[in-house]
Amino acid sequence: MPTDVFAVLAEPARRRILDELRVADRSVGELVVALTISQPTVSKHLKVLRDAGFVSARTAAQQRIYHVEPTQFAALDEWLAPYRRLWTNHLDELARHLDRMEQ
Amino acid sequence: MPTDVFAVLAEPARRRILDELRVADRSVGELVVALTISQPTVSKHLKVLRDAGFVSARTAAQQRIYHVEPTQFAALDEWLAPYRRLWTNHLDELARHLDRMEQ
DNA sequence: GACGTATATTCCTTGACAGGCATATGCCTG
DNA sequence: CAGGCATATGCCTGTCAAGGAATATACGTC
Repeated sequence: MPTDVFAVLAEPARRRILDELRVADRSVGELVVALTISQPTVSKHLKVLRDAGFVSARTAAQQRIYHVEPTQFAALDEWLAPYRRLWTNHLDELARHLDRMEQ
Repeated sequence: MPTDVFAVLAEPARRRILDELRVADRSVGELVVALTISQPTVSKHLKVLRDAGFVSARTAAQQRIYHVEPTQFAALDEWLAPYRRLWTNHLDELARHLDRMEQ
């Protein structure tokens, strides 16, 4: 996890790329068409996403087909996990609260 | 959700603040001590977190006690949801793969 | 091997944002 | 109401990253 996961996702264009790739693998050209962003800009964002481990690419002739790499999303999920308790598992929250009170 | 959730979390100092507040509510001064960041900087980050709905504060004499507000974390979780399938499927595939190898 | 397509990279400019410092505001105590 | 503490805000500057335009690289085709 060299690059900051959140910094990478902070860019809206990159999230749009991920949303697109989540549905299906895409070539750079397809992303350019789908997102109406210039090709160099898309390539640069893809580089950032690649370096951060969010996507990877396979070569098919002149094209590069990108696909989502789940690992970094799992990392984000892990970061979120301790906060998840705050809004989902109210019983856990209550239990911890009672634990504190018992001491 | 006026401000971008990811942009807010992109700042490491803000995540440290949230990690601190997740454990327990804290006054600004306590955060300054705990994180070794200047008071104005902490206050500015808290303002960003407040405006984005990540935290809120109650007034206690001269102090302001901050606490985590779960809503935005839930929003983040919702964003993550469709991607979650990606890596749970991935784990399933890995499991099947290992099953095959065992035979 | 020249050419066309697909993608990556470089250079440059511009805008946003973080941090330091100084200062303002709010609140309590004597 | 003066003075001190806790927090917020304003100003300034440096940094960094995004986007546009031009160009480089890789690959296939004729």
